[in-house]
Amino acid sequence: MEELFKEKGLRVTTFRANVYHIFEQHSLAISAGLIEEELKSFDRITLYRTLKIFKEKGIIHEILFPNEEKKLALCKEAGKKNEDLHRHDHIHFRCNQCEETYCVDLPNHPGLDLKGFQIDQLEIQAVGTCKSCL
Amino acid sequence: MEELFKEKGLRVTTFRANVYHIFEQHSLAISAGLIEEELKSFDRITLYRTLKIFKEKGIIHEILFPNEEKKLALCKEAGKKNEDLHRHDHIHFRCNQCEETYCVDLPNHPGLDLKGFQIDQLEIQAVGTCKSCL
DNA sequence: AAATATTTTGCAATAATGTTGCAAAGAAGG
DNA sequence: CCTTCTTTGCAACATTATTGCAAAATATTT
Repeated sequence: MEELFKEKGLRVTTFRANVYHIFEQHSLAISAGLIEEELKSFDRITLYRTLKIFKEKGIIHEILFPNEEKKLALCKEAGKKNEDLHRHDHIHFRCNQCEETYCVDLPNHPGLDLKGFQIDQLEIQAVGTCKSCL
Repeated sequence: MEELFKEKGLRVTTFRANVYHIFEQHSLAISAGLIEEELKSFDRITLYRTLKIFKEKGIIHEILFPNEEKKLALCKEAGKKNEDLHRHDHIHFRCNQCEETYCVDLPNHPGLDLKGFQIDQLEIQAVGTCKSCL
């Protein structure tokens, strides 16, 4: 984690380490509210700023589903240099039952050809029932 | 439009007609802020309530891209009865140049098979450069 | 290990976005 | 036109997020 932060030009502070640690402890995507709950003491402004910087540096990414709370998850690609940080080789899956949000790896990421449009990135989101709930 | 509203159990009011009309005048997805600008006089609370009801009734849908303003667009399928309102046969495309958001019809909507997950709906979002900007 | 340069934090203030309760106004149907 | 039920507009409030600035913490150099 220290390496990752330094690589991104970020100082290694207790606050950031705490926030990062919370992400590591969750395999599923989490909301800002959950992070607030898990931080013993925190300043809300600093938290938002930390999350914003993490997003900008490609350490975490946002996951948005219509009418759902915004979720955040670690970018697994964050550590790899010289790579398009915004290319996700996974899709986002939201379970209707347990209401959890997953990042699911997709080995054969489908391409798409839209006439007249040049596609740089594809974001695929699926809604349904997850493994555990089936 | 009157038929559509009645079909959804909504009363036909001037306010709702005005809002609906703004959507009709825009071929691209629009933000709540733009609607506020185009309504001569309006009550913000009523607008949010109207948008919420339109969403619930499947008249409009939300389009979310990470770190971007929330956009709204008419559901073309809204008038058709006995159909899954949430099935979109189009993808959402955001142009990096003009920053506009498109709903693009996709004749051959790709399927996806995730082991262990049951997928009910797929939302596909693409980012790149649009027809006009190419 | 101390001094310096720079970044980050925490606080105050502010903004944008969205919700709830309630009385008055408006629409629909007889 | 009268009754019923929905919708609107207002006030208040909740959530989410941003900016400026001084103090604190970190990294770097000596």
